[in-house]
Amino acid sequence: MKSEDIARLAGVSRSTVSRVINNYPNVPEETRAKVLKIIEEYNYEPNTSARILAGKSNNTIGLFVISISENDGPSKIYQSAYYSTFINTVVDAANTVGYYVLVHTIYSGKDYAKISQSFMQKRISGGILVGNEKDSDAIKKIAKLGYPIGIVDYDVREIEKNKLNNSGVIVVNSADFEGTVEALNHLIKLGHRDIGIITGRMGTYSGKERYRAYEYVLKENGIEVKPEFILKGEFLKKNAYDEVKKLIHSKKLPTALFACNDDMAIAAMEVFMDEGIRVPEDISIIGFDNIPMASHVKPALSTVKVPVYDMVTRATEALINNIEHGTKTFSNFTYPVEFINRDTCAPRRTDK
Amino acid sequence: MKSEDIARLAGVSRSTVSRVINNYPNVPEETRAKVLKIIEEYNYEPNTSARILAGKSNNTIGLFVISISENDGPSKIYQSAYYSTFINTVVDAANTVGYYVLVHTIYSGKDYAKISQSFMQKRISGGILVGNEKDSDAIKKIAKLGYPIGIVDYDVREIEKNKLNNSGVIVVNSADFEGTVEALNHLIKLGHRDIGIITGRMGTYSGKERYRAYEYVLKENGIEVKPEFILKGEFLKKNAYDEVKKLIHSKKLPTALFACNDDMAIAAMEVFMDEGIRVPEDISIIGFDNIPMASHVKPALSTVKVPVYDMVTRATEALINNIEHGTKTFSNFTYPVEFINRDTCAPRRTDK
DNA sequence: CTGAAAGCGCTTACAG
DNA sequence: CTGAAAGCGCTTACAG
Repeated sequence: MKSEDIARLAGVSRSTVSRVINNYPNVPEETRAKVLKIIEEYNYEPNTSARILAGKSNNTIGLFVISISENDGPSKIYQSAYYSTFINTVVDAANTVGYYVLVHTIYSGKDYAKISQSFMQKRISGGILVGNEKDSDAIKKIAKLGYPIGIVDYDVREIEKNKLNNSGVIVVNSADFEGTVEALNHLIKLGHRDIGIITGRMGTYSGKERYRAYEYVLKENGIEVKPEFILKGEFLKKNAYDEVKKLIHSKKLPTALFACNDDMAIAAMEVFMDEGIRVPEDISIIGFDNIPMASHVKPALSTVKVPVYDMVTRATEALINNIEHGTKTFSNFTYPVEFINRDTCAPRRTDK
Repeated sequence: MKSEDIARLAGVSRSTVSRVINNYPNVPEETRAKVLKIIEEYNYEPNTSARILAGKSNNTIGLFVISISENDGPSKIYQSAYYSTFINTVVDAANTVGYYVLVHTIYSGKDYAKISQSFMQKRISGGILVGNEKDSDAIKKIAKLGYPIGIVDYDVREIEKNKLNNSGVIVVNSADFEGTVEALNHLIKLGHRDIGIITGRMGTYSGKERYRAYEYVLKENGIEVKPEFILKGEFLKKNAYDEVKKLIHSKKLPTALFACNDDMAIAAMEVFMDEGIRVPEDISIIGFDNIPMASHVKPALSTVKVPVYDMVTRATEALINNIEHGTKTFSNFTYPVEFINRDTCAPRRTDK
């Protein structure tokens, strides 16, 4: 069944069928009804490729989930509680306004080619990029291509530096610095001065910002940054396990620990509790993200809530807006975060 | 940049360019190299719509995540720990063999139209369906269309009943009945006879099977099925909360509770512990799925492990295989499950 | 081995 | 208001 068949059946030309499908105003109601009836009757749907080739928009965006240097094997990205909501949110936001979403995972440097390819093959009209890139050059290169893209968690200064101001790039971030400051100030107020950190991936903006805030707060309070209290977590549970174990067997423990995400905070809690170190009595812990599990662990994890749903929805909507309006100016959204005080923080013990 | 430009630049015809791109054997190495060089140099990528329209496969499958009667609002499907791994698994399995994945969410009955539309518009060559449908008629109708589809969690008997044996439908299930029997037998062995169940959604195959196994095991052991011990959970945490609270305030508690998924089991644990009822000392609990959180809650949840990754990978691979071979026969895979005994089961107390 | 040509199924100026 | 025709960018028999 093609438009020609519909035309014949309805006693009109292909042009008219096309006009009806595309809601042209200059079709009399009677003709329109006649054509529509045949379309309904035969359940006709126009061929997408033909429409696109003839000039219609493809109404499709790509979602590229970048996950380089994650663990291999069947688990891959699925472990991360953070990314799992991502895809659904993009799909919903896009579907709502009639867009389709092509999802890709990027596990290696050469997979990056998939992004520009998808654009050049005209599969997609825009792209959302999310994830931890080792080599941010790849993203830079893609942005320079000039296609509409939205990047979540990216350093805005890269835009200026690379003269991407007229690129139509959208950057959406959370207030990582401020959130970390708030969390750490809470620990300071409880009397803690030996505060450790489990860092995220330093190649990411959020990872860098959270660490920068850590140094900032400590300095503001006249506290020395001790290398032995800096655990390299890379946002990964496994690393947090290993690092915390090492910490426990070293000579001195901090009285509080800030983890750059909840996954690592929860891993730390488990190690401590297995080793008979009580949370929060012996050590206070704060995470970041507020993943669903955060409120379910015992004790419930104090953390910084990131509005992932809002951020991703905004990125998607702004992207589609840019596509439809051909916008070529950079835009940037930063979402506030919120410290949620649950049960993993206690005043510093004065008896030790 | 189009194939004509490449042809001109390379000093050949569009036909030859096309032959090079499509790896036709009858192109001399020298010509091929010449054309390839220009393609590289100009970063040319053929227009996908044009290729498809000219007869190439679209190499795209659709993933339809059906989530009817779930909660509304921003949370929607994201809550379910079960579906989050689903999408990534399909995308990976498809990407690995050069396929693209178009993801859709289906929240209402009329969204079902998206599935057949995607096929008829030639956007996709196959589809994976997963989720809880209220009205299985929709799936039946789609299967009848004859397009290659893979359904996860579906009653195989529906295939025969609807004469879908020559439809190329793929059904992938887990051994829900057997897994439930194994879990319940464990409770029986521990001496329990007052065993409750928090049911799943009865419109799903897995929900039905797990309940059927419950009735089966009880009858096998001469235990009466008591309506007051059947909690309607619908696979939803929220329902489990409410139902368990109601149960606690009724006159008699079971000594063991089987939940049709981990989400509900964990919700039940929380309610019990909040009310001072100890798990497993006062009540034993078993879940289903083995979501990541199952091993993290305290006490660690005993559950039945479902090989979601394997199931979904298989469904995707089998689907693509059917697409490429034009297979028109029904196929069916059932994956074994495994009871994992953690810390939420204890012998029935004899002192009460 | 290779080019000219038809065709894929649409959309949209163009002319009437 | 409407049809005939060109064109979108490819692929692939066809003929040589």
